[in-house]
Amino acid sequence: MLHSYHQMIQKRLENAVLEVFSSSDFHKANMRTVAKKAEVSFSTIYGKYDSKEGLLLAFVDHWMGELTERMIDHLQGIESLKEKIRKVFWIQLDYYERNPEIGKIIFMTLPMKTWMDSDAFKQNRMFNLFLDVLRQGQKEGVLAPNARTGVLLDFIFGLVQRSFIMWVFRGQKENLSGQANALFEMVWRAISNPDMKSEISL
Amino acid sequence: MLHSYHQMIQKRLENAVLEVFSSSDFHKANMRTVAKKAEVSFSTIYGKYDSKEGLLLAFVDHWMGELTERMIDHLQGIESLKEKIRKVFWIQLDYYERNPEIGKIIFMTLPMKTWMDSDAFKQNRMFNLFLDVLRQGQKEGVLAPNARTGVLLDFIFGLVQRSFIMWVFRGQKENLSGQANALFEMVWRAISNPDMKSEISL
Amino acid sequence: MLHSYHQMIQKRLENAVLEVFSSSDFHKANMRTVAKKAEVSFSTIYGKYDSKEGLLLAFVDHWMGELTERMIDHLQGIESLKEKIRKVFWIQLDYYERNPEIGKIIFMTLPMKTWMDSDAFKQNRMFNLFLDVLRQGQKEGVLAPNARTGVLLDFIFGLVQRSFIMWVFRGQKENLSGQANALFEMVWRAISNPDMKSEISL
Amino acid sequence: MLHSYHQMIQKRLENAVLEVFSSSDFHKANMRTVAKKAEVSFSTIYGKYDSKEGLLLAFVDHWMGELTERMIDHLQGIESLKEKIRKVFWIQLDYYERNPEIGKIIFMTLPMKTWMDSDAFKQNRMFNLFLDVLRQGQKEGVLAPNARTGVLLDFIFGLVQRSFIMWVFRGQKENLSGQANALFEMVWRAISNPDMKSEISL
DNA sequence: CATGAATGAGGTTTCATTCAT
DNA sequence: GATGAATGAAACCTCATTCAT
Repeated sequence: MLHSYHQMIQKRLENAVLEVFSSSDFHKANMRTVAKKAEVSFSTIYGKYDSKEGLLLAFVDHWMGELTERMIDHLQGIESLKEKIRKVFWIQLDYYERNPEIGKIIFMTLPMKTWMDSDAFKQNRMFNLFLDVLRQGQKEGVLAPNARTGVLLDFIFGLVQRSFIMWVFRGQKENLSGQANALFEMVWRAISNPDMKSEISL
Repeated sequence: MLHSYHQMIQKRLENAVLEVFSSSDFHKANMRTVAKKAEVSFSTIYGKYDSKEGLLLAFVDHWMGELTERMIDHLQGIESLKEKIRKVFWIQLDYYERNPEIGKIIFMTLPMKTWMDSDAFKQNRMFNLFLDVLRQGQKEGVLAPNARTGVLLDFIFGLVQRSFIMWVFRGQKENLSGQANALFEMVWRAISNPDMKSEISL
Repeated sequence: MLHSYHQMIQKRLENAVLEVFSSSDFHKANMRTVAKKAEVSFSTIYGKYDSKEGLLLAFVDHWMGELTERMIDHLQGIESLKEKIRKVFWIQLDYYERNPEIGKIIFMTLPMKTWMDSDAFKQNRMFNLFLDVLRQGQKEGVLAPNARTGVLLDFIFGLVQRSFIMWVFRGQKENLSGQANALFEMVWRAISNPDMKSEISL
Repeated sequence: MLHSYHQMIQKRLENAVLEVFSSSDFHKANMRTVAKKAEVSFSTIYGKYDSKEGLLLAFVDHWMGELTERMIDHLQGIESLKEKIRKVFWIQLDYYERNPEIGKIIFMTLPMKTWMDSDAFKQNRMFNLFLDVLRQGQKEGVLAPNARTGVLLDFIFGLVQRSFIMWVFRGQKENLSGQANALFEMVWRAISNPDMKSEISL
């Protein structure tokens, strides 16, 4: 309540950022347009954020946090590792399908280098959370034990990103999260421990 | 011979573009710096290319062509579909490892939206070439027959991109193409027809 | 007071324009130099004015307005038509002598064609003001009644321009407005009604 | 004959210069257009002339020479000083009326400062020729003896320039040289020795 | 803080002029 | 020399960012 005014501005800014940065490449996105759409003045923006980059990165960080929360929430009560991973996979496709602007920003317009250099990227809770799951799977022998854990993650995230981008490229017509299961089964074949095939298929 | 001067300019420009665009995000890359590094005048660049974007996209197109040539060349004389795909996988990791600037540009600094909107992207020979290989594999029953062919491609290219980016993130220390085989075996498990497992492993 | 900052910029710009455009031909005058001398940023100039031409024309218009004000002011309370015209003649020589940069700009560096095409030229209050005086003189029979009124004006303005230019050419050493009377007496002989000579000389 | 090729190029260049520089202010006139219209290459132009300015000044000098020749020619056999001056006045209006492009260039688009700084301007034969006539008139007592001779010249040339410019401004509709006599009679009243009025009118 | 003007940087364009062929 | 590309300078334009009010 106390911060309602502040929060309203944040909300308006978020919408403006979503709209502007998802529809143009970063260098074509225009701060004046952001300010206008958010009905906020320059000094308000520059009072809270360093720069155009800072503004976008802050929201990206926020959205990643949101997605992580959702992931943690959904993983509760799932025991099977396979199901956990399936869930993680589905959650992402579902999130980006319902928030295509966020997907476009994260996978298509964010200036990568700056993002990778930022602490937000390095301390990405989602990756660490997920790495833990994968590591556990390797320890249990369910996942390919010889691969560097990061590789397993690369399989999953690489496919999520690529799937999203191509979905956009094809015009966002199909149901993206609906493909999650089929895609996941492929991923699972890739990352699961081949020597335990029989067990897993049980 | 006839075009030696022109070619020299192209070469110098290419090097400058590689250097400048691989080390900064697109919006931070500076055309004046490109001109200076290439020892080419500003107007020469704008005489040949529309814009900053046009310059970068033209070279990206050129590099993709180069990679495609290399791919076609290497696929000659390989019969086994599995070996073909293994090769395609390896060729890419090898190319980007030996030309990390190109990888950085393609996977990290290129303004995606504009690229995807360009004809160059839509008519990407490499993708079409590879889609043909995959389609053939599906017809022969070696690859998962029910998946949309594009999905198989997404699987492979998603992993290439992600592997490259993470390799850069980790400091480009390891041998990237050296991981090709291990990665490929996982990919293969993912995309090959599960019902033909035994045959394939022969 | 309210606009002090804006006015200060205008003043600094005016001085820079005077200095730069009076000392080089238009095509050699440099906008960067103008900006630097005015201690105003480049974009501020282009925010206020269309172009190099627009900048110069705006100030020319301003100066012409200033000269016109001065003329109107000085004509107050003079009854004799001859004295009015003498005054108009003197005012101009005096103004350009005291503002030689303005004279140089108007008579020597202004791109004529563009100026003549501009509304400012067509609606030049000074000419219209003066044409009225001359018309009245013709009606009263004091001035040559058969000549197109514009011709009388051409005598005066032609001589003012030519006198100024030659004064500059000779090094601006003599006293220009001091010649006003002698010059005017010639002009007067040219434009006054020859049939009324005796009366006029009274 | 020997120089026929050279002369043809000169002629084509002259026409191109006339067309291009009379229809735009100097800074808008385009060397590429000049070269194209003259069907001449850049190096041909720059082989013969320093620069854009040099090119224009050379032709201006040429045209002034032409006008001077014509003037000398026409003055032959005229004894009366009044008639000489009338002729000089008429010749100019006639020349510029028949060559309005030249008039526009000389009076409207030539960068004045550079022209005045050039030797061509300082050694202008036409002015010197005419100054001699005027000086003689003063010696004979026919022209106002107290005025600096230059002033008489300024009177005449000022009016020629102003008349031409205004003629252009009004759309070049009337007959310019046809006004020469009326204008001259006014000029004559201005510059002739008032004390000798009766004699002169004889 | 809000507002909108000013700033500075750098993208883009247009030449005059020079240079390689 | 002719030609057309390359050069360099400077006009012009569009922002991100800062600053005066």
